[in-house]
Amino acid sequence: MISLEQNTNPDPSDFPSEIEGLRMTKQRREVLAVLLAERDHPTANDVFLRSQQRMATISLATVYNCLEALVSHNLVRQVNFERESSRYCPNLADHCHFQDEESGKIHDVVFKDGVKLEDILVLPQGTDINHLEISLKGHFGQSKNHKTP
Amino acid sequence: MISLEQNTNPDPSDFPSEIEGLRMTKQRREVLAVLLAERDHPTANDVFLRSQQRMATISLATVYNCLEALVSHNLVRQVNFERESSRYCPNLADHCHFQDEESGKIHDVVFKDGVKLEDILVLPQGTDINHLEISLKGHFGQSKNHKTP
DNA sequence: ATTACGAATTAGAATAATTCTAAATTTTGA
DNA sequence: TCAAAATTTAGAATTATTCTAATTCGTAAT
Repeated sequence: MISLEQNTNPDPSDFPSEIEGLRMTKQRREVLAVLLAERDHPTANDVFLRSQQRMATISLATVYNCLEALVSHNLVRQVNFERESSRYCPNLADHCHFQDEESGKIHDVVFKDGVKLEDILVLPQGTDINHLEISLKGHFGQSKNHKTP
Repeated sequence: MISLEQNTNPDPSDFPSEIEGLRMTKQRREVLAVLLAERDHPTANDVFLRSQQRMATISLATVYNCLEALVSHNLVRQVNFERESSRYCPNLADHCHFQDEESGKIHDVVFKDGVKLEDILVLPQGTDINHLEISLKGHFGQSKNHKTP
């Protein structure tokens, strides 16, 4: 299987014709490539503007359609902060998001090793979680081992 | 200090004239009373409809204004699920939210005793969290000790 | 190749939650 | 009591997203 890694600046035409049961059209390839190219968290409109640079004819509606297709096939995650417009993230590893209030930039935050949600929340037994979103806001600290791309 | 507890069905006129530095106008009292009266998580429009029953002249714009005033003075919390319309919650205790996908209803979920966020996330040192939102979705289980109001 | 079919794309209109504006009203405090 | 400030109000404006209907594309069968 092709690796959908970030910061790889992939050539969209290298993607296979189908991923996770989703037919990879020209536009979907382009949108996915845009998301993989940078590890920021662009809005649909940001993605549209970037996609346009390589594919002048793509429309905003198509970008919305592609994003929704990619999200529903678990190739991309949708990220929400309060009522701000949705952002998109190709990092599929278990993580959550921190928004630095100074810059507005969003950073991926991972859980410490071995932490599971059921370990920290009081949920009635039998509860089945399909979807989880953790959004943090505040001031970002600087640390030697945290990479700011 | 007056106790702003839920399910108390308070008489809005019992609220003091100022809470947490916020002048309690007639409309703000009404909106706060609506939120305290039930432990569901109404949208702005729900709050508007309920407020109207006791105060026929209140406007939707005012409800939005009041909610924003109450939220910014930490008398009420704003709750977001993806891009759905915001909901409001008068429970100020540390907790997060679970939406049952069958009913759409939102339930408060608390952390297990002694769990702190810094304990479970890998954050660069010096990071200062001002705001945290955890939203879960899935199927609600039934448990003997979980109260469904 | 050509054709036919379903899927995807497109432009633009529609929607809906929220915010804004400006006028009217209420409250405060001198 | 009066002026200034704050709040409320109705309705217009905004904006992210979704919808609609027409067109185009891709594929696979003839």
